[in-house]
Amino acid sequence: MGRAPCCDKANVKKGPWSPEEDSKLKEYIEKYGTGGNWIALPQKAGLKRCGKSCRLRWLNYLRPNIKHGEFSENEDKIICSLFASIGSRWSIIAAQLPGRTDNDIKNYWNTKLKKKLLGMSPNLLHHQKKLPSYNNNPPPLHQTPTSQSFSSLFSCSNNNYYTPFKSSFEPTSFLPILTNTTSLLETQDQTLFSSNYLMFGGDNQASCSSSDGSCTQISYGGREMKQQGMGFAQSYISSGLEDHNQKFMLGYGGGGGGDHNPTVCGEDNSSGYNFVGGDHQIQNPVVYDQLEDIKQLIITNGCNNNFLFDENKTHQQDQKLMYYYY
DNA sequence: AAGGCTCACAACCGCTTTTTA
DNA sequence: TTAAAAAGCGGTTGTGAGCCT
Repeated sequence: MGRAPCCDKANVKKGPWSPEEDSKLKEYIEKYGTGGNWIALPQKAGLKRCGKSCRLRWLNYLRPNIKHGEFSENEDKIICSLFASIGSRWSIIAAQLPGRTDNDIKNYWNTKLKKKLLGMSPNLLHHQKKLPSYNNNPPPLHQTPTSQSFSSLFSCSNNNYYTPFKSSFEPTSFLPILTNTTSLLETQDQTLFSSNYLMFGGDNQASCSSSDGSCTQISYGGREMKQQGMGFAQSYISSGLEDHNQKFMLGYGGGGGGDHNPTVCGEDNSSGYNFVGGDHQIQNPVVYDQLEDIKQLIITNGCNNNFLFDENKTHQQDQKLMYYYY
């Protein structure tokens, strides 16, 4: 047996909303709110509409501060970047664009933006709808994509935080690949180290820092980067830029002096490779629930300067995640 | 002027997720 | 704990406006 219909389909009006209906709905909600029950609302408001229809009309059109009209260049970039990394999760994308609705963005993407970009970056349209779930079977390393510069993706803000998704870089997906740095180190795989990835270090594991304080990698630019990894650390303990507010900081790999215990980052003198973040001494399996949390972190905060991190929910010491850009 | 076509966008449909009793 | 209801979400469709022939 199927679900009972939410309303009497035969007696509800469908199709475009009239100005009278709009004002009825608007007035009612402004006066009484939704009461947390859209199904009952139309009757109370004197509308012959389905509750779902009312909800949609309110959310997409009538509620205050809805932006209509042209999308700005900056909005375009944000949409493209987020679409590239998370796919068609319109509500999440909309959350990054104040005043825009998911429906609005979806329509804009389908009618204009997609076409605009088609000629520019075919890969963008080949994104995966959802992140692949590799669980404990990450793809073999030889599948690692080739290097691609991150420099256009990340820009440095005034307060030494990096802000991803600001430029025209269009990664096609986040792909979680490895769960601990040890296996990464053991591979000594030049391809991997010279590729693009995001890595999340554990507590007090600075990523991309150098213990000699040179810290040139955080100021981005001015030096040649042999490697394009990006790392996050909850506190930036080894660079003299400790962040007591526990903001997540993003740094650039390819450090100066090479770092040491417990974080492997910067330039590793023994291997000659550069890498970022993580703890090579501790092997813990990733709790894969965290993948969603990290994804959410990126999605939610990807366009902000400060990477706020809900420690209780999203972070446990010694658990590391790596995302691979390709 | 009329018909056909394309495009943009509002709205709907149905599935999934969350909430509630 | 569970099932039903409600809300959320994304894909799809319907419709009107504008353009072209």
